[in-house]
Amino acid sequence: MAMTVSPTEGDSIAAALDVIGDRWSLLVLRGVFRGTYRFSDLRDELGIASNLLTTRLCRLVDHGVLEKVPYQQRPQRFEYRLTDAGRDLSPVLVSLMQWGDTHRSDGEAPTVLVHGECGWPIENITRCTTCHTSVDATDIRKQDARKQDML
Amino acid sequence: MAMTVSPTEGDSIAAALDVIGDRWSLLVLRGVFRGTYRFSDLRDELGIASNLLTTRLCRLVDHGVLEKVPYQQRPQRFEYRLTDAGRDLSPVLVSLMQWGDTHRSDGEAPTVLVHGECGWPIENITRCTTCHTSVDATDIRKQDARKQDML
DNA sequence: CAGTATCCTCGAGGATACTG
DNA sequence: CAGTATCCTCGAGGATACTG
Repeated sequence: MAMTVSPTEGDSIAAALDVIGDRWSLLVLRGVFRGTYRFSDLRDELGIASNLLTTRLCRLVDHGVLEKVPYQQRPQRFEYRLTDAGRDLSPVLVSLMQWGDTHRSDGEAPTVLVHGECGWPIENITRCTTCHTSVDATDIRKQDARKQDML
Repeated sequence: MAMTVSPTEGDSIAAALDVIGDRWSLLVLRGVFRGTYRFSDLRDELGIASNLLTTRLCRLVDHGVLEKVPYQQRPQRFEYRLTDAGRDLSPVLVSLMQWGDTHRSDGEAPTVLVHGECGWPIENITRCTTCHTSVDATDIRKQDARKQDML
């Protein structure tokens, strides 16, 4: 029985990349995470062409990671805010940043992110929900899969 | 005093995207994480054109996330294995997968990754190194930065 | 200010044939 | 098997001028 199969069928990573896997989307999102919500501010901060910024923002809104929130009437103006789904991308940004800091920093001081509430550094870890130990990449398996089937 | 500034200067996320921010590199890496180490296996599994796979593998080796390991002489053949830097990309893949599972799954059962040692599910979290509580994206700050400066 | 409208370029991606 | 060599296409990205 034939099924309609999308290119990203059963592939969460490819599906995620379909949303934020281009050259700009993740950088636009990082801008919003940093607190830049408006078109011209994002454009100036990122140095992205305005037509490209338009298409990225539309796509991100369409995919439900950003939403337009009016901040002024007459003329009506919107800013772009993270949705819950957008906020859930935070681990992706944090892990990418930590990797870049560790392996691409060229001796520069790494970015230190801190927990706003208590001011101490944060870290992104993959851990076991039960034994709570940090899990190494080589010790991750798919449930009910053979040894080498992971991710 | 003028300095030579690369486009990704002081920007770990852009620097990381420079290595794995194209359409294929991360999927190639996922293949290797899954245990597919050889050229033709990766090509068949991913459906990538062979010339593209060649350039991706070379780039990933050049950037130090994969390394060639001989597995046969006469003719000499190599497989591609993760370096430590490559293995450190695991949180990026895990967080992307979890996001895709949560927000792009279309009702499909999410991929469950388990800790090989004990068999229980794993999770990727961002937490405070001190109070060890899970930190929400909206409560992340850059050290010594104003409220809205994060990531 | 927040876009839209045009036009252009270049290179990533892809198909395919070939090779030690 | 693990690539290399060619050739091609298309669209992402970019520059720029314009607009309500």
